[in-house]
Amino acid sequence: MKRKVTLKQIAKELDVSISTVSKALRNSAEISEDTKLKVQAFAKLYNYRPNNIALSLKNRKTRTLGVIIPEIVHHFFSKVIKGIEVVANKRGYNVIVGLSNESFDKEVLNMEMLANGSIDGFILSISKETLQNQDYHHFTETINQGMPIVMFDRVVNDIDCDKVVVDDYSGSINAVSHLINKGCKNIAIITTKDYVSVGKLRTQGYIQALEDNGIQAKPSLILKVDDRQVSDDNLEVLETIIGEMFKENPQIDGVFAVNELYALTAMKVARNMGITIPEQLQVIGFTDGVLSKHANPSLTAVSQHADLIGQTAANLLIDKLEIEIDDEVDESYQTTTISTELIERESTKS
Amino acid sequence: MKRKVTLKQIAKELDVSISTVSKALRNSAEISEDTKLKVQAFAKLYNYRPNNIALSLKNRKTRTLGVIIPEIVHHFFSKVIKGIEVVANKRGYNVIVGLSNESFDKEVLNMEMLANGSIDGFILSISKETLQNQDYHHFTETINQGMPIVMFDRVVNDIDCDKVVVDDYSGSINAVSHLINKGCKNIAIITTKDYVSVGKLRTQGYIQALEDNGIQAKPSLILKVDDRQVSDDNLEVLETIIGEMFKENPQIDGVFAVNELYALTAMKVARNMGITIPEQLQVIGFTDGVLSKHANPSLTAVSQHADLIGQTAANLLIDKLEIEIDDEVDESYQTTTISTELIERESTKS
DNA sequence: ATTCGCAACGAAAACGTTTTCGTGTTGAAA
DNA sequence: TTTCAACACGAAAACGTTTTCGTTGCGAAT
Repeated sequence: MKRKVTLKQIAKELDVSISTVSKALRNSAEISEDTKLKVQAFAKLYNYRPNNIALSLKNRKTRTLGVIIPEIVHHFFSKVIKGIEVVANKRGYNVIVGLSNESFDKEVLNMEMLANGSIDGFILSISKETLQNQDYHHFTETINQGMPIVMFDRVVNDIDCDKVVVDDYSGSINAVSHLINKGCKNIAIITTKDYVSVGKLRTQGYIQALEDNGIQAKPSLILKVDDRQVSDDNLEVLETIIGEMFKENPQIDGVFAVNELYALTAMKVARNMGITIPEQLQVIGFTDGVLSKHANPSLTAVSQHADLIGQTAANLLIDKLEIEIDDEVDESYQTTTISTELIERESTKS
Repeated sequence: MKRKVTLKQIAKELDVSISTVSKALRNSAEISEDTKLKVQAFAKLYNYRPNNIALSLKNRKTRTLGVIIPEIVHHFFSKVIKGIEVVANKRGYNVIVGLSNESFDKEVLNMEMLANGSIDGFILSISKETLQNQDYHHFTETINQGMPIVMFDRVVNDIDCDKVVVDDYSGSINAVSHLINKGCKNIAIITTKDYVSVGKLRTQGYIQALEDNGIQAKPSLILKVDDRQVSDDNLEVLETIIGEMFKENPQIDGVFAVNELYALTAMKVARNMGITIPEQLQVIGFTDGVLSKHANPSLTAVSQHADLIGQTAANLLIDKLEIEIDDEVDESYQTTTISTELIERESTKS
């Protein structure tokens, strides 16, 4: 077993000083050609690579980004990570991933674990519990210590940092308008409780789109699901309440769901009730994931361009990191909005 | 902005030496109670946390695992990562993720980027290109440098390291036997080219199950898809060749697909040809992802317990890291097999 | 009065780099 | 012969820890 070779070992072996080796490898003009060649050849032979940790300590930069997300087994988040990874890699950064699992404590713990020198900055999406608690001290403290944060998707206005968001509002307006254009007269929305910012925005977009078309939103057609009761493994509750809404409001001819799962569940319930899609009922879901594409019928969806969100966030963070010379924190923050795109499939009329 | 406080600053502030501060914080008996209390109070006030990088350099351990996977936007891999994360977190480790994107070069690059001190060991699944090239020098070199590797799912026998694999062979036997038990007489398999080890094993399991039941495998019913031509965005080719197989072999009454996508595509093609599922055709897919559960009809699938794979791999790696005292490499390697489970759903008869 | 032991603390090395600043040697100019 | 610049290299500090090994001062034992 050959351990990794260090400058010190090379120096000893070639009978020169550590400084000489370091300079020779960096092609410094201070060192004679002879010595350079000798050192470089030796380093190549023993496959010398500078130790990242030592470099990090010296430069007080790790060239590593910390990413904290609520969940990784999720098409949207994994796509964001991929976007981050691609950009980070291209720009010479590594990515450490931490999962909050939608828990406030784990979010705080994860951030503390990484903030002590392991990373240069954070990219994160806030956990549901944190959003409910409205306790953001860990974000402000991190920022106060000079560590930049970029938030994406689930953001909060109270915090001064760069943000990358989806235009949930206008995306929803587009989707609902599309349903109206395709002839829907009674459109229901399946959404989440308001503390999830994106759910709230999407609901507002839904209402606005109706109003724009001279339709009054009816409370009976707004289904706010408590997503603490509904998980991927427990869809019966969801099916039941959707079924009830359909029964009590047989005039429903369009459904706008704020995520894939709600949309697919609505289609399933409708199918079981003998309602045909898209003839009798048209459905659109927010979030374009694998389910939408491969559902039967396939689901018309509002694509969020998750990979672009990740890329944008990573570029924002790295830009900020590399601009900050001499510990001068750049105090200007920007919010980038990534526009959505309606992908038409079989669940709406063509 | 308060920068992170260091031992040196505390020492200066309290007019003691750095060593005294360090010992006081670690509750050393060498230090008087008075000094300890003074130092600890000050540290708490200024929220002192030891710098991870400095610790890593000193201890020559980073308490960080490197994970290299071919793709993250993939239910199986993201679930494995989640399993790794949970265990790593519980045992005080961080996780750096690198994506090979199925490319040999990116796999090598990513590993080199991390192997220079950033991490203590690797957990990885080999990229398709590497499997084709059969060039494994980067693995052996890493191991030779004393950095342990744990491979999962896509492994290769040539390399001496711990491995976590799925029992692809017996899982496939189970699945195909199930089809036979449910009355299938002519079972087709949709699989990948043989260089992907798991595809090969699953195909072998299929053949074995047929033989066990006195059935001779027919080449015309073995469809080997070139997955370089088929992506999530380009399923037409796949649909065409599956359709051709169905037309040329109308006696087919069962399909075993080595992944979800192939299974769903087979169901789609069948549906378009007016074949009913599960009455006329029963389908089972390997890999239990979101698609299987939410497909219509939902897909009977062979679950791989991806999270368990991740947990097992992480535990194996950390065990090895923490056993290796005094640079003594533990040369005993084990291969853990995670058994599969058949999840019955609507695509097979009950 | 001398020695001993102990309590409490500090100096310094080490981890692996980079970089600044010094230092010795050489050859040429004065 | 002296002076001086240029050249080639080394020593040391710094990044933030931990830990080993001194080094004090002091009360007690001899």
